[in-house]
Amino acid sequence: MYMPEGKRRLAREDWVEAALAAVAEGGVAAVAVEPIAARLGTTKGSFYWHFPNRAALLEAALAAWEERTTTAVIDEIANATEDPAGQLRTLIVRVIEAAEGDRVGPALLAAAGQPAVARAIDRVTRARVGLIVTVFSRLGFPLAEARSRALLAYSAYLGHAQLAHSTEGVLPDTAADRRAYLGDVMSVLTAGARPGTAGNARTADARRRTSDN
Amino acid sequence: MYMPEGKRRLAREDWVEAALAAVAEGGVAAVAVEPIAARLGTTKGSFYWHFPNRAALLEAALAAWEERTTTAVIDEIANATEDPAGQLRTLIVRVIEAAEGDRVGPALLAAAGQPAVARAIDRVTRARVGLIVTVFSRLGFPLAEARSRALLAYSAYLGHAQLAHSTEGVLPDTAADRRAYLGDVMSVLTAGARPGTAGNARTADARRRTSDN
DNA sequence: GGTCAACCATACGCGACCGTATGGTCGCTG
DNA sequence: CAGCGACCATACGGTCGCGTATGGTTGACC
Repeated sequence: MYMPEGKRRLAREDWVEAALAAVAEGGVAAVAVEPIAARLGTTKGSFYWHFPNRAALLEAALAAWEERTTTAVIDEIANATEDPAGQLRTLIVRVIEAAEGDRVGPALLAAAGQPAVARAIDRVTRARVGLIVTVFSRLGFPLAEARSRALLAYSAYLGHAQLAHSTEGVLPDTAADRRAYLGDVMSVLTAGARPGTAGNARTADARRRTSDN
Repeated sequence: MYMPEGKRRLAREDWVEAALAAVAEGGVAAVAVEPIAARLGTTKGSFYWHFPNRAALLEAALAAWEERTTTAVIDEIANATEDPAGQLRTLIVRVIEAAEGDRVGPALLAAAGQPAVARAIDRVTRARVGLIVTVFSRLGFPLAEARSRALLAYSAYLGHAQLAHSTEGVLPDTAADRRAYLGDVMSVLTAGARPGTAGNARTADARRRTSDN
């Protein structure tokens, strides 16, 4: 739960942070002016100076979320100089870890009924799926299959995030088990890649696993 | 949107149906007594005769959802006499279709913060994952790998449902494309099954595709 | 140290929803 | 057809959140 330090006056950004925290904890419906004001130790008077209304706060929060969970990641991966198999692994590991610690995404998916939320989700989804298609293409899959696998991979990611947050104990819980599970997933998703382009993911994974920890 | 026919008096069950419809359209928060009463063409007076309070309605709706989306399906699949590959295909096709037409599941996942919702999700998740593990075992995978693949498959299912509801146009949209995509998914998820137990999913799929349509 | 803009507190009216109270109305059954 | 239990309508008080209005504070700068 976000809480600015000290007793200084608040900036627009403080409200955005608090709104994201509220989404994480209570869903989009929890983006409510008065409760958030209370949590920030202030009142509505402050809020309505920085924003015209509740919807504007939500919009700002969505934009912030979009920026930091997608735009930033895509820049990083798309420009990476690693080999494609390494890119995929980087992507998966980074993104799965992020998903497990972040409740905002699932909460937003839930509220896809609201137009503002739907628009943000739409943009993020297309950007992410596009990125994954690129990675699978670089791995040597023809475009049609890259698309299928990208959709499967992204679906799995979304579902994984849900599972991580909703049902304690279905996903493997020790660090070793998690790593092994990720390895299995990698190898299932990349099995059949054209050799010579990127090699077999399972062996690549095994190689890495012995050296980096 | 549920609406009982005629002007007859209402039963408890009518309220439960209407509540599920409300969840589908507006999320758990939309399970509100007065709006639902209005939609049913009645008033709170009726509601508070059938239920002690709002929470009881939610509980009843969750129970109904749990029963029809999980218990029933599991009975059907687990007792099927089909070969394992056919069971998996049946499961996937049936369940994916159901997921695309049903907004209740995603809406509930969103509200996993509420204890009552969390409990229902927990039970449903474990039951479903357990079923899928069984199917993969019958396909010839050793238990550990069956578990990994089941989790991957279930994650993919959850994510697929999200995608189907949130982002128009990312998933393939013609019937043929969808069938092809499902085939791809099947073959990725089952690749490497011990031969002789169930055969190769892709060829099984292709065989079927030529004959059933 | 006065001034002006940035920032915040308080009070108010409004609507949505919850749950209770109380008095109908319906329809079966004797 | 009287009566009783099932079912429903209406009115009420309470809470919570939105948005507006209006009048403080605060602090940089002259």
